[in-house]
Amino acid sequence: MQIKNIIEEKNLKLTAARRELLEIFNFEQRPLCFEDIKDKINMDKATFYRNILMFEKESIVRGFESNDKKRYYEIQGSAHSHFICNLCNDIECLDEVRPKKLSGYTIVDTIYKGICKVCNKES
Amino acid sequence: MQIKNIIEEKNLKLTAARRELLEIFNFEQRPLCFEDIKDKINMDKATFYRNILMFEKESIVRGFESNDKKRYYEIQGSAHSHFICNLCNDIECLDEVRPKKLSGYTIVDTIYKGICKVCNKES
DNA sequence: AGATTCGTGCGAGTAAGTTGCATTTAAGTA
DNA sequence: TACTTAAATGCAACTTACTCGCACGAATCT
Ligand SMILES: [Mn+2]
Ligand SMILES: [Mn+2]
Ligand SMILES: [Zn+2]
Ligand SMILES: [Zn+2]
Repeated sequence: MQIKNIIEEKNLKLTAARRELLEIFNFEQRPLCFEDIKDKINMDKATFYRNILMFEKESIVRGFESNDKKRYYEIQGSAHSHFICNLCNDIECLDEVRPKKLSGYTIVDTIYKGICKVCNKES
Repeated sequence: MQIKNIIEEKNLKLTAARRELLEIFNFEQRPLCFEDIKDKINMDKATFYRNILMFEKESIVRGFESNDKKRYYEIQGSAHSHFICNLCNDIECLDEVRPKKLSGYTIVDTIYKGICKVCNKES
């Protein structure tokens, strides 16, 4: 979907900062934190976090905390779970669609933590 | 298991601080962060975090990051997964034993995020 | 007792994220 | 196209969950 459409669909102003952010998240299609992209973007960190907050509220991106105390954000696409390595802190998107059900709960995200393929081989 | 045994099994010194921590974690049997217990314990936060680090290294407790940017620690018992509510930040232990397998990966922990029973009723 | 080792308290430092405020800008209206 | 205004931005100060260096203290060994 076009970035312009994403923004207009939610009745948000299309600013340079928002376009920049959505272009990166749309291209990368993986979870990124502020540190990952701060050198590629042309805005203050306050602007980054305020826009991300808005994107999360509007369900344009989704975020989660990783082991490194940073929050990672990813554009909303098809539902999938994530694997976070306890050793190298790498985050992987798993293609698995989670049919997991828990009565009374709404499961939005599933995160597996453990040791990734690379780190498993090295040990 | 007795606290004294847990410590001696790992060849650690049983200090007052360590006994205090393990007594609380053993009694509570749920994930706790520093803030949760700081008023119940008699040690500096540096001592708390240094001992927790040791406990994690020795697989006496296990920790994970929650939505509130705090790390929660829980004594190692039977394997189970956790649910973290995106609205009230409550953490629940799920009795489910994870049968989940992923080739090449070692899954140590599973965290579900979403909306808990209480918050689901309120909305 | 003296020496070595490990644990602890204290205070300062770190870093991700947040907030208040003055200024700028997108976008609707004339 | 100029005018208007609410919303977005940059900057700097702030918050907070840890982390680290260091001096002191307690246990253990000889
Ligand atoms: Mn993903
Ligand atoms: Mn638990
Ligand atoms: Zn890894
Ligand atoms: Zn809840």
